[in-house]
Amino acid sequence: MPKIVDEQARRERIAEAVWAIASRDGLHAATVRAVAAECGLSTGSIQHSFPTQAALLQFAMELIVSRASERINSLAALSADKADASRPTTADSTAPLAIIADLLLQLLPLDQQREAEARVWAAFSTAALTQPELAPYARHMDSLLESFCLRCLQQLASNSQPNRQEPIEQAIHLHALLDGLTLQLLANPSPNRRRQAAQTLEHFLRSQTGAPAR
Amino acid sequence: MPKIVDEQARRERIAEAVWAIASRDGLHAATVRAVAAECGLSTGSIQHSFPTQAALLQFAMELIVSRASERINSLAALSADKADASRPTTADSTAPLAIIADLLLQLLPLDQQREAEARVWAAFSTAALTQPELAPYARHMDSLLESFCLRCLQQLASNSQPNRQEPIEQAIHLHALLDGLTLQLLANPSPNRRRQAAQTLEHFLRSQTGAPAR
DNA sequence: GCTGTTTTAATACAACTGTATTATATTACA
DNA sequence: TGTAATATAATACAGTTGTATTAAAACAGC
Repeated sequence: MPKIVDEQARRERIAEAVWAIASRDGLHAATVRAVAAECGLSTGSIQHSFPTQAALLQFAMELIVSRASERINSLAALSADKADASRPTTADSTAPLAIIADLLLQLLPLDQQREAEARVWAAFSTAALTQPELAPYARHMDSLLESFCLRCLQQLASNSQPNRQEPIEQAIHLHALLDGLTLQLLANPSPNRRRQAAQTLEHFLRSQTGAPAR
Repeated sequence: MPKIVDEQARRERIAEAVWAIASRDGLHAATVRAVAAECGLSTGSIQHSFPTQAALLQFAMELIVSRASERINSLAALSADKADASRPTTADSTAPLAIIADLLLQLLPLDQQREAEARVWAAFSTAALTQPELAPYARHMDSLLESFCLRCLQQLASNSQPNRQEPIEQAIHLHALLDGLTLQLLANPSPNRRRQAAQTLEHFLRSQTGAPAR
């Protein structure tokens, strides 16, 4: 008898409105009314899907992590395919390096869409520093990224000279590098900086394989 | 005839209250009333020193950059002294590396005070992403850090084997590494992570001097 | 179509915000 | 000490916030 609506899809649509506002104006601007206006609903509908604003923000952050997890997994699967495809033909270690580099470059805010995503993430992870209920999601994302870094580096290490650094240290280094480059690109998203950031990342990967520096 | 008060000192005291609140509860909690309570003044006194809240926040961020600039300069001066002192006695290149490493480690949130400072900085630089009037300060801080990184690396390069990377790229790398490690330590300030972060930084410096990896 | 349930909208309300206004207290100089 | 200029405090006010309440609308099954 009742009106039926896809509650999960509705919640995700609302969460995406939160993202849009957080990216454009900051998380503080994601008031219930602003979110409602952003996705063309009334505040009452928002309240129907989320009992409180805190629950809404928490869900929005949870969904980010979930989406990021999916994307990272699909990236990893994609890279495995490409690596398998390239290995029979070329025997040297440069092909996997280019593949891994392309992969990791997709985590940097080098275009408008990924810049918007990174801005959302910056807003949420800063909020997590002072809102304990959000902190677990930030830590989860951190560990996702770190294990992805580790996997990437292991694929590189499999055909390179003896390691100069423990794999875990390498992964921490790569992870920090990605985060730091992301921050810099958000503060200064000029084409120049984007090119430099990409070069920096590629150079790091090259140095980790023991390949010639330039 | 009037009551005279050190207006500049008063403004700095108020700005420091903003920092305390931003570090503890987030920048959104730095309301005029909260700031007044934090430094034991009335809202009227705050208004006397700052016409609007926006002016207050802008000054607080400006003061951070100014203080950071002073500290970086004093660190650089200190390092120059130590390097001069160590050069006549030891001829190898390891002494400067240790000095530079100690220097850069002081920029990471490895103790409670620097963690608080980093939290404040994270709050402000995130706010700068959506508040154009704050963005110049973030860029200024960025360029300060980057030129400091460059100077540090040049001191290392002066007695090392031929560079494997352009100095500017090296500096970008170091800068991103510092930012990224800082972020990770804020999200997860465990002793373990602190040790790993320090090791990562030291390893990077060693790799840039061409010194043996371990 | 009718009905009962659910979704949506509209409104209300108390708490909090930045800021303006007003009055009081404080102090340097005559 | 008296007074003028300033600093501080107290209060007021309009706007915004989250959320509770209420009424209207929409729709699945009969």
